[in-house]
Amino acid sequence: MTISEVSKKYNLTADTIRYYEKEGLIPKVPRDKNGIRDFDEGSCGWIEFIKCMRSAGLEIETLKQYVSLFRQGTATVKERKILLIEQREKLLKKQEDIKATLDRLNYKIEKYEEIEKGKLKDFTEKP
Amino acid sequence: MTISEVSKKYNLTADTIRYYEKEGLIPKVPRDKNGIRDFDEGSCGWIEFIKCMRSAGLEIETLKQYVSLFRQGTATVKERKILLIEQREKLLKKQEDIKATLDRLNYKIEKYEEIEKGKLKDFTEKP
DNA sequence: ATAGTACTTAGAGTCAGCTCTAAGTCAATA
DNA sequence: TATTGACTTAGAGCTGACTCTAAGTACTAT
Repeated sequence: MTISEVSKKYNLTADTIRYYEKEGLIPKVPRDKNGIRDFDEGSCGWIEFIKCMRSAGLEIETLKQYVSLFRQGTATVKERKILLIEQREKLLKKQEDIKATLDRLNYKIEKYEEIEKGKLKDFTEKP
Repeated sequence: MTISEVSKKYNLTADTIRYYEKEGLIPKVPRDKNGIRDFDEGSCGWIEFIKCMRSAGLEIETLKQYVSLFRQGTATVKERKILLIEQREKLLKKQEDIKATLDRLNYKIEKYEEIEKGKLKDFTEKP
């Protein structure tokens, strides 16, 4: 698979994929005799994984570290687990922030609806 | 309330608060005779609101727009509602991304636990 | 064989969102 | 009165995560 095919498949720019490889977020991608990347299943799996993690906001630096541990083999299982647990904590925190904000947005949207329907003519405006 | 008090209260740096005011994320803060900011309840309310929205990832530009509409009065209620609904959509999408990533992290953490306990000695490693 | 297209690299540029610096004002304390 | 410390400003600098540029190579189609 060429980079442009992978780019379409995962909806990432070729630049981003090259950047991820350069930074070590994904292991080195195999090349053909001309030095052109030829993505196999393994490479695609990594890209899919990184895309998922990035979509939730995990940092490049963290993912780089994870890949690095991964490549050092089973001896790093414990460390990897710790890293993933840390990231889970962060995501749980983020989830709560989003939940709180969604509650607030819902409340405000409802209020605005009431104003539009004329139910709340003298709404005291607050942020 | 001085900027440093507000800074402590909301755990934001004074620089960030000044930046928010300069950018128009919060309405102009009242000043004393020496030009020093004296935050009232209104200002604090805005800061709290912006902090909540930012914690969920709403963009500066979007919040700036919201504040601008807000300051134009009740004529902009409809537009404000549309803006907030858009942001709610974005947050719901983000929530899903995080949920998917959390599922994946939980699965991997569990696998790593099994390896540690010796249940899974020949774990085929994949990202 | 010439043009077009897809790839390659190193490195520069961009953007959001702060964060810091420098130079200055003012009020309170030693 | 001198200094300390909290504030002020404009604007420069930083970080993370891309995104783009320039210059070059290789295969394909006319």
